[in-house]
Amino acid sequence: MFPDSINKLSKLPYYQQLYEILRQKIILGDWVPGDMIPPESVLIETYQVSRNTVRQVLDILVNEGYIYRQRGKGTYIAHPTLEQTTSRIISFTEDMHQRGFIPGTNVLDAAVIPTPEDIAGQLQIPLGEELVKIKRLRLADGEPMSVEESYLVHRNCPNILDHNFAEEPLRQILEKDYGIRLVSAKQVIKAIQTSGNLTDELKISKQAALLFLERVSFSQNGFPVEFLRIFYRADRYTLYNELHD
Amino acid sequence: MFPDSINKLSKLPYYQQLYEILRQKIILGDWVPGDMIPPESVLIETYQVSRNTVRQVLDILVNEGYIYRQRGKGTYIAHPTLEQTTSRIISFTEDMHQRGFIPGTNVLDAAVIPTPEDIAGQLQIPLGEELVKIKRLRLADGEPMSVEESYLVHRNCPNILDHNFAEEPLRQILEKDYGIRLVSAKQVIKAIQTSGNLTDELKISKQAALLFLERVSFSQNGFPVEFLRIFYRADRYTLYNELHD
DNA sequence: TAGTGGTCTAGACCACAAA
DNA sequence: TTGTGGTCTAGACCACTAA
Repeated sequence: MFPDSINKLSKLPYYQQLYEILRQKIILGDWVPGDMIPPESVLIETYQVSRNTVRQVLDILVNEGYIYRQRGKGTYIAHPTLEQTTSRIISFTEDMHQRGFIPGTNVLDAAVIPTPEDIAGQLQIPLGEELVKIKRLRLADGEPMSVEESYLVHRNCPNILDHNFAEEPLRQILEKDYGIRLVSAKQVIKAIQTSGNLTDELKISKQAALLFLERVSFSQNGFPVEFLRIFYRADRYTLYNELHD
Repeated sequence: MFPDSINKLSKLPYYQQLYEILRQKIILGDWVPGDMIPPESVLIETYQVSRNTVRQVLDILVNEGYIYRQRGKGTYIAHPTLEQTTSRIISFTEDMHQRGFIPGTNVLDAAVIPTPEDIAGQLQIPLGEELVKIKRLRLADGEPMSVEESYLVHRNCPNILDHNFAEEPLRQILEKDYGIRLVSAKQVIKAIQTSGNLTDELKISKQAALLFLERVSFSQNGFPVEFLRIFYRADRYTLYNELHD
């Protein structure tokens, strides 16, 4: 299991250890949205650190939207908001659940290809390099929602084509079999017209508008790992966003 | 001018006062990107507060992307990144400058209208209420970039139609004449097909795709103030976004 | 070696919510 | 009145950078 106390001999700062401890409790469902977490005084006792250190950790969790504080009352687990959907990396499955759909996947294509020029630059690899291309049709309540094209550097994930991409989430495969975690990403959002070849897959008209997204995802080591193109049906999919001053 | 010291008798916490002081120096260009700001020890001396208080302020500014720290070296003014464009409220003018265009504006319409049903809900006002509608064509390097429709509650800004919306930024008018600051917003991003009536204004074909955005902006008091629709030419405008785990 | 930011402590007083 | 989070202080030691 996950450690539940702070190792004072570790090189890791206390606050980072405590952060991981509390974060795991939230992620693993030990605490659920609406729950009050132990007051600062108890956390101080439990983990044998000062109030400033506890507050440093809680500040981070508040900033990340995991918890919220109410003066005089306590600190609570936050309810996931739509805001997080646009700034956190989430899977298609998770996204659809948040939107109240039942997700589904059909694999349209899975093959090894030579790197196209436009993708080579995005993934910072030479043109000769082999890529794995995985093309999937995504369904929501059984109806087409989007087409996704994933491109992975073959060298990073040999034999990945042995997996069934309709059943097993790609991120889970990368993490379990290759030790690669996708921790950050950059993406561009555009509106485009269908170029014709997706009309059948998405069940849309020849001229329909699509919400189009290109994303480069980076591993925990900071290297680009995946290039992703998503074509969303504009009549079914919208993005949501919160802004501040 | 803006106060440059902390009022220890004020009800405002020190850290909020110091935050405003430093933020103004950045915004007004007193410090420019790449500049090193005074070390914590100097800020402590200058403003007569403890190190924790100084660091509390710097933490906020780091979080908001205004500054970055380098251990052993110093704290520096950050260069604005594209990331801020999608999570901060910025004006069209500012946006175009960041993208390397020269902005321009033509006013297409400015009038008082009764509230349409769909907007009444967004602005949380009754159907009978009067709205000010301002429709503007936005240009980048002289070519059409987008059409914006702003809707304001007339009661909040009487006589606003006397202004020249091609010359004076709307946000500046609201702040100077009516004391209204737009501090947060929620928006939805979609892809749509032109409905025909914008083809002339945007110089696009009858079936072109548009990036479409609907935004509700809130004042410092938390009330919805403006409803905004923007129709971007999809061939000229894209959104950029960074994600994390 | 001197100066910077990074982490941590122990203690204080305040403001707010609920009993 | 009690317990919660909000703000603040003074001091300490460490890790990194540059001279």
